[in-house]
Amino acid sequence: MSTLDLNPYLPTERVTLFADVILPLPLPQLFTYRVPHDLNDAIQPGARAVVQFGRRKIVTAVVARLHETAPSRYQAKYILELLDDEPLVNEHQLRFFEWMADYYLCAIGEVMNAALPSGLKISSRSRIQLNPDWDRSGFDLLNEKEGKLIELLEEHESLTYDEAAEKLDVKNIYHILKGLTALRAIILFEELKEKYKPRTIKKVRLVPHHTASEERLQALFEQLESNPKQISVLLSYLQRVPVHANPAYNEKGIEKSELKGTGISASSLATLTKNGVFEEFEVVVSRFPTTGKAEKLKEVVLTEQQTRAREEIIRLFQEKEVTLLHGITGSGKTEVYIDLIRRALDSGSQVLFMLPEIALTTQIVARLQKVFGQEMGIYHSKFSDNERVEVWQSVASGAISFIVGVRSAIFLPFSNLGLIIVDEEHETSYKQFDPAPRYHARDASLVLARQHGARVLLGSATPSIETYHQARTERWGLVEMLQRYGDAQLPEMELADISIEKKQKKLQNGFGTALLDAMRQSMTRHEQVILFQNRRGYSPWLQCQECDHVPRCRQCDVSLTYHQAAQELRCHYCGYHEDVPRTCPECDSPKLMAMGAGTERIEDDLKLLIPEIRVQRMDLDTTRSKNSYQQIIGDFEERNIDVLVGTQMVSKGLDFDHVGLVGIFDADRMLHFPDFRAHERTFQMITQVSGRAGRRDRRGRVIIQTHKPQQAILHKIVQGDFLGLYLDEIREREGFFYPPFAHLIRVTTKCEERKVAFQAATALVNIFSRHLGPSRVMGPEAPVVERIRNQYLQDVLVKLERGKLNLKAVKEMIRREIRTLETERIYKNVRFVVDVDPV
DNA sequence: CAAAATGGATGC
DNA sequence: CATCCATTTTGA
Repeated sequence: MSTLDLNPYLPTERVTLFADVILPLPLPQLFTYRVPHDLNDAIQPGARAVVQFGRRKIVTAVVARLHETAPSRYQAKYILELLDDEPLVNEHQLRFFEWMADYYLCAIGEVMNAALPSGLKISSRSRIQLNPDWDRSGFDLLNEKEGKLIELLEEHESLTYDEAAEKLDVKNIYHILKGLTALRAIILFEELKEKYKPRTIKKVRLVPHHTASEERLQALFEQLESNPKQISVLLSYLQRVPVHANPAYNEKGIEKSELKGTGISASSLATLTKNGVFEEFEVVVSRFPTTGKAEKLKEVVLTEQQTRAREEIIRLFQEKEVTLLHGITGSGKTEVYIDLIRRALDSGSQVLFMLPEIALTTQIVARLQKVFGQEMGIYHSKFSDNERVEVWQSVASGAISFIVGVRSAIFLPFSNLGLIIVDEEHETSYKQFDPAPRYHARDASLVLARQHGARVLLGSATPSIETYHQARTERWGLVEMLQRYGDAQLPEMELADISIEKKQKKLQNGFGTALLDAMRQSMTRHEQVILFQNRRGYSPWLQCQECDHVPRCRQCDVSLTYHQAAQELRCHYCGYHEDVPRTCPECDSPKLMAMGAGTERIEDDLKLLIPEIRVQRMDLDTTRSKNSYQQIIGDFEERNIDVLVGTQMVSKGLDFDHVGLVGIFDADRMLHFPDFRAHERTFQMITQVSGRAGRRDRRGRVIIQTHKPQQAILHKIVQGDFLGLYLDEIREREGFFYPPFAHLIRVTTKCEERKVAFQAATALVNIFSRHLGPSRVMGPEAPVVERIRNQYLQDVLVKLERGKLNLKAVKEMIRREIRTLETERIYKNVRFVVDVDPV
């Protein structure tokens, strides 16, 4: 100390640092805390700090910046604890968080919440506990609710506020707690939620004393002479850990379970440990298998088309930040990806490969893993939190440079990205709906790439209109691969007009003759079939044949879907479910009929129509458990299944060798969806699922059932005329000012009272119109489902044509005006949800 | 009248 | 978002 004080180069006065931190809450601003002097040297922006927020809440914050300016209007609280010596969130990320909060009109805390795996966040929850020192004789003085709470606490060790409020059936528990705290009958405390726990294994080794020399080891044997079982433990250990060959081996020891697995006596081992012969210790291990090295690669040999694509991409990367690889299904995009990933990794930079949620468990990941093995990390929502923390850490430490992941992988702590690949870039699962930040990972990846000076490759067989537009107009690069790999031909697509059969009542449960015949033909040829219907459950609604009553959800404005297997009526919006009524709840008639068809019904009907057929369904309901998805895919691959009936799930990332036929059960439903992207979506979905038909030597067949075969869009689909679709769409969108010609910002008002939701939306329309002119503001308009979870919804859509406006200023205006409305009394129960670039 | 519910401000 | 205080409402 004193010697340091004499150093003339060190300042004699200590500086007081303040940290502006990001709190994991939807609050618009940063909060300033005071840094304890002893943390001055260690604290850095990006590190996590534990702080007290409010009177009792303890939360993990991330330091956004450090400075020496004491806040003038309040006394800053001290940071309680610093969790990281090295920044957990690097500078790229902090900037990225800020950009995202700005662009998507949300709080930076919300971005942080989405970014950090919860294992890296500590937050506290208030709990109530009985004060053990409390004298129970005071019990009689308590009122009824207070007494009841005490009794509850005598049964349960502790309760959260919510639990207590629920059990006491009161809305505001606070007064009761306040009274009881004053009497010192209860204690309120903060429970820290568990954070990341490394996985450890138990190992044993000899106490080093015994391995110091041959003699000592010999002495040990003599010492144990009279205990043959203990000797055998020792021998077993030495057999596996050749200490005599090299005493250093002892240090690493052996897994306790492995030693036990050799058939030795567990109790003898325990005794030896107790007597100081063996010692136990723990080591931290990764949750990811360290074995299973990558197959030593046969060099990936690219076809001519693939080589050309790769060369073009590399050339385009020189001048363009973004390139679109438009490659039809089966053209072999993956090989091109692999080649580019390899190059990027070899040049020392990091690579992020993004996939839509649903495709991640599939073949492409297996393929990449085969090639990259341990070099590759996977980031996926089905991973446990601990696993995600480990991926985070290995990216941060540089142990892993290549990540395959879903949209949230964009938040990993990359420091040196060279390449981002967004596969199936048109997929809507890249957009987060709820909660905020409602970001689009494809769009955000462009910003991230720019920060790192990285390149972005977007890949798709059916690019989104927006992306294709950027490429066609040469803002981005465009590389096309329009031939299928090898000799494989594109499937033969045909439209099956079912309107006539419908009129003649010849439809068999929605199956037209064409589709049924084709399926039967496939059976005789021993080819498999995929049947696509984008609607799960048995039937989307029940209807009474006497009075036309349709059971609806109490909380949402939708009919309840009939799930036969579960024997339930379910709401697909709020999760509400009830038993299937035997008779009509209105008129008591038993004639409740299942209307429309979901995957479950199609599966059922098929079994009746073609009795010998083996059908399996693949949708959310059949893939809930952890391995069921893989199981179904596996069964299909092994041809234990003839027909796979499914929702979108069957269209993603699967390659099967024996699918001869793909059936689109109902194309009209998709086309008539009230959304400006309905045609685009239908094209994408049908093309994607059609890509599963026909491989190798045999040309596949696709049958699209429709009531209106004359629709132009259907012909584009049949001809695979993506350019035609693009040109049609782009004309339409230019005319009506839709993306890519305009930016959309949708504000949804939510309120229990329909009228208030409408009023609030109307107010927004008026205000926005005043700022932007009425032509840029649309609504209020009720969304397709007007009420969800008892909240009425109204949409306001702001359209901002490209180029002419200062987007940032407009967004600021929107933020400000919403804030103003939120503070108005009449709108106190209204929630305003902003969605920038809604999909 | 006290207890309970509601409203609204505030957090550093 | 959670908390907490002020205020109004409720009800025995």
